Amino acid sequence: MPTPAEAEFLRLDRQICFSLHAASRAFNGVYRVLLKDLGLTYPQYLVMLVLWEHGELPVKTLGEHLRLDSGTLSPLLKRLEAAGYVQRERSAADERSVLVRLTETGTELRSRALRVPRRIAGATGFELEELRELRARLDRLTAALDEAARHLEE
Amino acid sequence: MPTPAEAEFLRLDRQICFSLHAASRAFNGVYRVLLKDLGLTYPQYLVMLVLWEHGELPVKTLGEHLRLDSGTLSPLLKRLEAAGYVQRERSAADERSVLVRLTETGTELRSRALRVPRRIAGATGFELEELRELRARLDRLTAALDEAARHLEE
DNA sequence: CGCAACTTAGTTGTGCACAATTGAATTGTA
DNA sequence: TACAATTCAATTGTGCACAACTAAGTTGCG
Repeated sequence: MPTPAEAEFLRLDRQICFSLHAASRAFNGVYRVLLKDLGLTYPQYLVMLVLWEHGELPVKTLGEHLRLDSGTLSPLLKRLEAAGYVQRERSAADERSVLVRLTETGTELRSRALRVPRRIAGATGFELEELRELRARLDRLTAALDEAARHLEE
Repeated sequence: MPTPAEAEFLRLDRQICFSLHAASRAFNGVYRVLLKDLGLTYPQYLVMLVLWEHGELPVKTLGEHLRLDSGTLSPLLKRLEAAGYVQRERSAADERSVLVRLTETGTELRSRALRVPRRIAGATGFELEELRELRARLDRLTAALDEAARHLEE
């Protein structure tokens, strides 16, 4: 009794999407260990990276960089504010917008974060070039999936 | 003033881990659309895949297949039970263990899930061979990261 | 100028991920 | 057999992701 093609897909498929899911959580696990000293979670670290690079930003722009919406960012930024790393202030120029900026403590945190990336890269056991290629492939995958999701919703 | 090497890493690193994070969420988005009809979330779908393949399993074993712990699975399985797709019953042979099995409704759901994988594979725009290769690479990445996390914690 | 449409952030609710703890039951060992 | 160690699930608490909705403010058009 041969396994039907669709059922075979069902198994293969689980392994593909599942691998991505697992890799994402595995990354998270390593970051959790490395960021504990800094008092940051991985998504909080991403926010800090963007702020270290770009300085003061409205929440909207921050979300565009990270592909996160305000429902995720609002409470996250409140926690970063409570930790003393950022300040939030409604823009004077456009009162719809809330500006996020680093505090002095938050700015200083950067120097302690500098050692994280190399340790992460080391943890993967991948060469830089291989990481670069993987990233390119994942970005292409993400773009295709986003496109597909848009079409499917209509 | 040249950018220090560590700072350069800081940017590159963000893009690598970030790509993975984004791809995982993008997959989630497509699954959300495709699974809405079945009344399943993506992690619930994973649980159903394992049950369709292996039949009745203790929660512990289910978690090993999916790399999820009981803190995640317990409430998830309660929701699947409330939806009428699974039953939970404490094992008679070993009363520490709770067995999860499909209900008739849950078993029948499989036929409606059969079309999902092909649509997902299509949404990626990747050839089957490319998906296979990506999966292998991600699995290797996950193994390395898990290994690193174990060492770092000590 | 005034109002409708839009933009933006916040809030609320659901669900997943995971750490830490609890409690119950089994197993191994003296 | 009795008890200590282990196993396992559940619970609790924190944080992220996202959808749906609210509220407030701005912009653009008539």
